[in-house]
Amino acid sequence: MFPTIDKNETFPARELAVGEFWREHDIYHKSLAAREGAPPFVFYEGPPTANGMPHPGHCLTRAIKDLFPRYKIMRGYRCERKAGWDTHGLPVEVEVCKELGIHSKEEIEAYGVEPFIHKCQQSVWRYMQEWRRLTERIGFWVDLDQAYVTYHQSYVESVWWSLKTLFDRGLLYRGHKIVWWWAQGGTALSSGEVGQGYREVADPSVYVKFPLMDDQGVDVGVSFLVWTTTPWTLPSNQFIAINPDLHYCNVFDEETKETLIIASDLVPAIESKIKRPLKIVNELDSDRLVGSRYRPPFDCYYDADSPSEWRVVAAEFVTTDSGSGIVHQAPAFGEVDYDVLVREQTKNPGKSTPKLINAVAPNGTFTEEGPDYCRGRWVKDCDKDIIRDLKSRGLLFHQEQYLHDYPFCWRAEEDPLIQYPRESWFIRTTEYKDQMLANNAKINWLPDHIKDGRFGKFLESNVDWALSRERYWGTPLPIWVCEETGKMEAVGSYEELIAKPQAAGIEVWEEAKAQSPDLPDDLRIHKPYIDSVTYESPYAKGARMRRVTEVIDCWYDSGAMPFAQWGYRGQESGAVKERFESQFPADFISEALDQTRGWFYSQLAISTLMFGKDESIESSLSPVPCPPYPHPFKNCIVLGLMLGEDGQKMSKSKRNYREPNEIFDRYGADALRWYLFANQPPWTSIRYSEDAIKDSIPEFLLRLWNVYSFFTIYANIDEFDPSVELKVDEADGSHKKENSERPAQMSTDTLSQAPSYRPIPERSELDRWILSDLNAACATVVERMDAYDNFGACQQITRFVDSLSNWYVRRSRDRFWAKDKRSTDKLDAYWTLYECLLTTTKLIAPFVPFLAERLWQDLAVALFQGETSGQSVAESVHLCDFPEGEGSVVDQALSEQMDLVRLISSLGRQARSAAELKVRQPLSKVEVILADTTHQAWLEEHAAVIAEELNVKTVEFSDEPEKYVDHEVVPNFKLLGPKLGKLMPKVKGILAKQSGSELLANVRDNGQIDLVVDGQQIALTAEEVEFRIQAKPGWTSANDKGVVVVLATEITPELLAEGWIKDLIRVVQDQRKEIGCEFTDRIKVGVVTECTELRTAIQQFLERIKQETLAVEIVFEPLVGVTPMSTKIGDASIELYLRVSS
RNA sequence: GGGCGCAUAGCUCAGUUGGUUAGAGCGCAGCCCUGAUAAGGCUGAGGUCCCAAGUUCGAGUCUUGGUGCGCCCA
Repeated sequence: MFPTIDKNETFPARELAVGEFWREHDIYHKSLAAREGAPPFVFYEGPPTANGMPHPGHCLTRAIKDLFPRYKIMRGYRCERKAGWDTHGLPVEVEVCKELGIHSKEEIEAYGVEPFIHKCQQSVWRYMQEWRRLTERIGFWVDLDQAYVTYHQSYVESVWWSLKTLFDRGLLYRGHKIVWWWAQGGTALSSGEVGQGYREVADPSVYVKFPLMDDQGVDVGVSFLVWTTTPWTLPSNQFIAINPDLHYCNVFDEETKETLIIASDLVPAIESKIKRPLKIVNELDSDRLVGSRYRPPFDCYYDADSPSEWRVVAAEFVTTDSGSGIVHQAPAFGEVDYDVLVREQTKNPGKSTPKLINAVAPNGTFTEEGPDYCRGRWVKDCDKDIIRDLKSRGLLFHQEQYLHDYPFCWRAEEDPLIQYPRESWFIRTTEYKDQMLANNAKINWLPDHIKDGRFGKFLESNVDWALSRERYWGTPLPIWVCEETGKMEAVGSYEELIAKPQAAGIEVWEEAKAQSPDLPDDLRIHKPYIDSVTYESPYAKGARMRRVTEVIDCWYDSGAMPFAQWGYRGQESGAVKERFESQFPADFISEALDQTRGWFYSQLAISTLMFGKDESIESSLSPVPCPPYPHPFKNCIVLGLMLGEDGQKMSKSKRNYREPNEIFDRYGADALRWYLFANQPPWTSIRYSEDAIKDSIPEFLLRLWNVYSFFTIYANIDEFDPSVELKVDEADGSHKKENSERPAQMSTDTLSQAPSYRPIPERSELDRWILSDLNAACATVVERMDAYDNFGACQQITRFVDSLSNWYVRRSRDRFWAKDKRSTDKLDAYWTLYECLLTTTKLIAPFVPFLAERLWQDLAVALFQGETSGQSVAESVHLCDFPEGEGSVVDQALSEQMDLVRLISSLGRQARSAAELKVRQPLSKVEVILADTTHQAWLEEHAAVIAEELNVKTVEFSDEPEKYVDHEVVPNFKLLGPKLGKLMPKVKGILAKQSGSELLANVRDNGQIDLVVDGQQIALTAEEVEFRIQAKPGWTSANDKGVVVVLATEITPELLAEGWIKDLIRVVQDQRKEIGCEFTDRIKVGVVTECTELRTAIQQFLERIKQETLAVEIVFEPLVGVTPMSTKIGDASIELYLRVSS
């Protein structure tokens, strides 16, 4: 017996039970064990941060990460899934600061770095339970208990090892770089962080006069007109830049009687700004301007003897898009400005080399070196005073407001960022740009435009990775500096550190641990403890080596996970090395689009630098044999972003989405998964749509469930039990066993051992058809999934389940209702449907794992439990092999034929609907006209099916189609286009004008159509034209895809009577249900009516009514003690009495 | 300002190398079926495939230029 179905049980409730089953029986690990020794399929989990609540967008990531590993493991690969957590970084610090109600670095220091770090470590796990719950509830099989954690000592040390390797290869360097600086927070922001904070603001835009001087330093009465939007950087001016490719000229301002130098192209723009004309005096030689001296507006740093500063430099980046074509350069506050300084420094080595000028302190206020009225004030607040000052000294030419996008701190939204020079650590990624590009070219990106588009473009504009962060909670940068000489060393592990000569300071950690024994040991390698560890300098006697203060960008942490997840530190041998090498590179990763510059880049960069092919690296420094490209991942699905229900970014405060937990409780994880997998390719950005999730249930889950439910109801009634069917007949002695040692997966080779299981070719067409469709669907699903196309795979599955439900089961119903429980046809039907359900169960297992498991348990496991048949069945569907589709079962012709039957039925119904002839009313005949008669003979043999579907007595395939249809001849554009070219429209016109029937006859007789177009002889073969048919008006008909169905609409008295009987049967069936009959109950029926014709008809069809309604007796009088129901059959009123027969 | 992507029915989305009737689901309307019943089926209405120009015998699809939106970068 199959388990009976509890109709009140919900999908979510079933899922919870399945989840429990998986946990209890440890199915995930069993699925790995079953693939011991199998080829690996390597998956990397991009570590989420458990520092915030998961939302529906995370569900997509976690679902897709589950889908492919589940699929691959069923396909015979071994796919380990190690979970991971991203735990470091500014977001964690910000979270803790919020909690503590503090903001700046000063406040953190005042609070104490040590307790602050403890808080960070605790805060990391704040939403851990939610994340675990989401992960398990959505059915993401991943090893949470063996998760890698980026703050763990082994992880940090692995990162250290890689940094040491890069340092020793000269790829990790300290530089001076202009960074986006959050002055209030005292830290630089990564480009990603900066990008989040752009806002449109109005800033002052000023045009300032910089007087030109001769070589002796004497003003010549002409000024450069210089444009800037950051007046506060003017005191730190060091150069002005022009573009020698542009033209410059002297212009005379009549009003002020001044001569100014401006780019010629910009004169009109400036004239319109100041609303008065300027007189062009003469063109200037741009090249001769370069190197000329000027007087800067502030003399804070001015040194008339400097050979290179306060001179005009040439720069390509100067454009005529805005301003004056002459750009103020303050190298301290702009990246391109800084590059100019570096260039000038290179040109002027030695004593006279220009030094970086900077009148601003790290906290964003002017230093003592700035103008007196600015000192100690926030720079942006000084803009007005600086402008006033310039005006009073007659240096201001023009001033206005300028609207542009400017970055603010992404967490402290009121704080504008400034560009500011900081000492910072960099990874020399630019040196590996070409290798990264070569590597990228070999990665299979989905969608593929990421490769040369977003990601490729990003790589091409690669700049060195700014690695260091002047923060607290992160992987400490493992560089120790000699306090005496400034020489540096990288340290590769904690062990290595404390083994250094005269290492000291470890006791700081030990004391803290003694005081609070609960402190996780991993903290010993973090700030502030690690900062206190010093050792003897090998470079200067008596000097100590001290660690630099910075931590590193947490993107480096996550990008290092391919090796750091195993704690790999270049081990020459052993388990760790084996783990790493066997799990590198990844076959598959997937994250959302926002990771392009995040995890996708950090992984690729680190991997290419560490393990890429590079002849210049000594082999001892290249820790693993260079893997073949691509690495560290071969296939990457870049997921679209999920927006909220209103199309806006998902936001808690807007409440434009539902908590994942609520989705699971209402609709279930499978409904959500199916919605995510089956509705669009995964890289489409979608709106969260509750209705679409809900729709997965009737559209797919419930439809399949109903088929399953139908099957078990009748299998139980008929006592069709595969475990009994498969029971080996002892007397027979033919004790068959599966060859494999694995438990049975209930595929064809197992099922076919049952004596009642007939070979497929011997079964009815319907059975062969659905099994053909099933196997074709399997093959396509495999093909699509191997190409990482879950959407295409799901479409196949949907199509198949529709065929199964809306054609196979519907068409087979009376086979299941047949009396003889053991008839060959009935057993065939059961075996066919059973096999379809089992295979579908496996087919859907990666997509909707909960439903699949439940079906498997009920359809397979439950039957064989406690059986002594010698059969053992796979404990879980997820331990089965994925069905690949058996080619020999696929019958292409049969599929086409059945499609035609379905099309004809559909057209017939359409015609009926147009003529308002309900299906219950029998009609005498339909005529079918086919444009393509390939399958006509077959269809004629199967006319009964069509007759039944359309409730007609006969189906005829008209031999005089001209009666019903017009032929239209259309050129086959695809074939004729290249051949005819410009003649095409004319040929089309000629064909349309001629009689279709004649042309058809032409083709039949001569095999071709001869035309004369523009005096040219043209012969069209049968293939080069397409005959379309169109129903002639005047008939009740419908046509589509070369098929016309014509309905005979005359209703004879016989047909009418039969229609009544159909109506009556339906009413009786309704009433059966009304009084709560079991499916097998026999009934007694009483019909009371005035209408003699109806009574006659009932007499006439008595046996049929009895059979279909399981009635033992039908009488024309009331049944005693039964409440009748009143209804109408045709025009006749009847009283219907019905009761269960004793 | 630059890069990338998107724009198709009321809504959510498909649409293969360009080929002549542009599809699905939901929603809406009408009908049917119900011995699968939190069901199921059929039919209909609903489209300037964002706009413009171009390439082509032929453009939802290719090119260019706009417009709008999103993401990334400045």
